[in-house]
Amino acid sequence: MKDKVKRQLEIRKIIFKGNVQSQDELLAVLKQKGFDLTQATLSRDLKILQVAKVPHPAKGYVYVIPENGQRESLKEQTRVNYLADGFRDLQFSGNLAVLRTLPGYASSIAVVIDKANPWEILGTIAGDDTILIIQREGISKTDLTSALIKVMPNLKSKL
Amino acid sequence: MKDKVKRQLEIRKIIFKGNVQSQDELLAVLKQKGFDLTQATLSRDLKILQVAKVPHPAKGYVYVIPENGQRESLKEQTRVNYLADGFRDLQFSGNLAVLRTLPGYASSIAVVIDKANPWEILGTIAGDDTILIIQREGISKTDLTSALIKVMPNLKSKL
DNA sequence: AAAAGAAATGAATATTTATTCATAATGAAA
DNA sequence: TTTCATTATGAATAAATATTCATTTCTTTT
Repeated sequence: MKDKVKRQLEIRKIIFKGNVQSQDELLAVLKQKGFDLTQATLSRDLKILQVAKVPHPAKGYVYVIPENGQRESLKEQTRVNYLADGFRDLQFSGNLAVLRTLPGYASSIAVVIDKANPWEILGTIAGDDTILIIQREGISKTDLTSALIKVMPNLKSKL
Repeated sequence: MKDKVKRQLEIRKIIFKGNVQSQDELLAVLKQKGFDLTQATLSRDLKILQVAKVPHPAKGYVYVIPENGQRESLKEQTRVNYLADGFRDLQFSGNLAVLRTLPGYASSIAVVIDKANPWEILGTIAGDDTILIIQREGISKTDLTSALIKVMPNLKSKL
């Protein structure tokens, strides 16, 4: 248990230096340092540490520890996409759009929209399963729709 | 030649939505959209686009387009360094660390730490002039210290 | 301390991804 | 247009990585 953490710390350190191209290579380095493990375990460690293998123009491939920013935006993206599951339908009336959701979803989705703050949308008001979207003047249904998709890509398949 | 670019653009779009777990999956989507290619070509495209496969806590693995900007982080850095002025001292007890600050500074500093979300730190609890830091198991004092310095470089001179 | 449960791991293997090697398509130069 | 070079691609394969299944090693509970 303790060993595992120590090993993973070492893995991070090694990768941080940015010169690892494959698990086998990393494995060799670790063995040198006295850690005894197999590729299977290493693969699992890398998964836990969220280490990514990314193509590098010069070096072929490089392992990297994801930046916090990336990790955050990944998490956020997942969350947003997950939220889109709550979507029911979208209807229009004048410069208003009404987005209906599964019960309870409305306010979370509205928050996402508000945060993204698309130019096409002046504001939203959310109840439990309904969001009222006030569109900017002159915006077409299509404009609004694509604005929403931009915020929640998953919506695309549902519109 | 033209086709290749169009295809790669489409690949980016698809990946951006964040729901691709393997090349085969991506391949299927592309075929649906009328692109006709093999996994070999796709692999090469992904290399060119520098698309990375990163472990994702919930989904297993996800493909991502690397982040563009470091930009932003400069302004933030200044603010963070200014905050570091509020630092008083740092002490340890087991897997806990106690960071003391000038009155009023604790929560802002804690926010910075939480946002950076260093791997070494499981979480923080902040009062007015004290932050309790819960370390990950197996982390040494030195490890934690350097993690903090990474978050707030200015601390270095005070530790 | 024994038993039960959970976590960690390796060996073998399945799966996935990168590359090699041959061929075809594209384009430039004569 | 023909020739030569470059680029793109697929089929097959090599290489790399993830997972399954069995076993062992800790933890916790009784």
